[in-house]
Amino acid sequence: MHNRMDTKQNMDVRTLCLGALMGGEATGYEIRKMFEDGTFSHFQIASLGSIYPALTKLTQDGMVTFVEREQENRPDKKVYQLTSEGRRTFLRTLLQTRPGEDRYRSDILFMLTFAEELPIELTEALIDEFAARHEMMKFDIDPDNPQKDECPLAHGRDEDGQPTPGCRFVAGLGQAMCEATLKFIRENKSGLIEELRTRKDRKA
Amino acid sequence: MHNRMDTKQNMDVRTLCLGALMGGEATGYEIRKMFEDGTFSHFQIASLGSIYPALTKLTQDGMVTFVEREQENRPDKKVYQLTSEGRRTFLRTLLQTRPGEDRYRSDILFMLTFAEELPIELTEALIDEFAARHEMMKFDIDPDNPQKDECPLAHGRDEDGQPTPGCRFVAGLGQAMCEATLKFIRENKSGLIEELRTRKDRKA
DNA sequence: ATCGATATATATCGAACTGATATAGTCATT
DNA sequence: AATGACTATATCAGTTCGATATATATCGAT
Repeated sequence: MHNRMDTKQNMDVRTLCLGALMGGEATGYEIRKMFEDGTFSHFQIASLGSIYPALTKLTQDGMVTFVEREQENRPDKKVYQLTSEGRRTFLRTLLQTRPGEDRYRSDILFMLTFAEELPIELTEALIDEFAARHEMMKFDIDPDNPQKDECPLAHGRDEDGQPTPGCRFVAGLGQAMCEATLKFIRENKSGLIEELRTRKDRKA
Repeated sequence: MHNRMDTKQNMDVRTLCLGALMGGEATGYEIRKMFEDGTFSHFQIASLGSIYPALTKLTQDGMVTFVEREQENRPDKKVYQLTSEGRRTFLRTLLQTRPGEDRYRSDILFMLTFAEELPIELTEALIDEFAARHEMMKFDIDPDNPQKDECPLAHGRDEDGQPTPGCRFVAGLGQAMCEATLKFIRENKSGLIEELRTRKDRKA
């Protein structure tokens, strides 16, 4: 866990796992869910293929420990927990790190860039799909979403079970972005479709 | 270039390069700039380390051709151009592809999630940095931005040199997202900082 | 004048990560 | 009884990133 203050790299999966465990114990499977559906889902990604090796490495380095927990009617779990060393290292990393660039990747927006070369129905479908995904995301982000209360994955809760201010802020920002996206689509979709139609007519 | 209709993968660099060349000829270096600063910068990424091998592969597959162009006071260029096969393949890919999930990655938002564990000055600095980056991005995205007229990289222009409707739509969406982000920060930053301060006082 | 930084331009490579797959059991639906 | 979905860990091939090397030129600062 060396210093990366100088680089432009994004946080590696080991650091992300430490962060995920700041909210309490969790299995590798549960950590993935935090990035897939949970607290971190709209602004960080990590797959199982990187999480499990990361947890192994972190165990070797003394950053986390685990206990194997037998379950009825379920495969055994390895429940991981931060060591005080791990906690210290994570917070030190946050203090020392120049945060990497934000990166947003969207196949749909890339494809829409070529709208003029596509059938208009496809363009419409792409925009609708984009809107649907953001509608879903807006819903998923909500920290007060009743769904989330059931699962133990939601990190960033204080003693009262309330989301911490930081989490609330980040969630609110995510929702604002989703809403802006949806608003833009409501206001501009039909205009784009019309323009594409006129252009196609002019060509023909 | 096989069918990936069934998978959830994002577009590979080869496909992105074909798309970049839809706007006309370009060198590998120029393609990277499209993803770094140019048209695609806010929603796709590709690095030189993947672009050059991709162009080599595309040449082997007959999707692109290149001419070596000598330059005065500059290293030689390899100027790539789509073949009709490449153009057809790209458009077929767009038609056949189920677009991969959008993915947004932000170290800053991840860090802000732990605001309670950080010094308040760092939290403030992170938010300011986030705002500054989005301010910059909002400016960079503008397809009518005078800066862009100089460089030949801006794809998605029709015969009149005007951005195509698709590009305009995607750019507008990007700007709307930036604006929403900035608005949210304006309206919520001081509230967060205050809340963090009160909590810290209560602990002490 | 020379130094360091930045820009143009291509190429390569180790390290990291993704997505797929394997294994294995449960549960609900068809 | 079969298919698919969920819990759970593990591994690996293929892809991509970030760093670095090489070579040349410009430009501001010392």
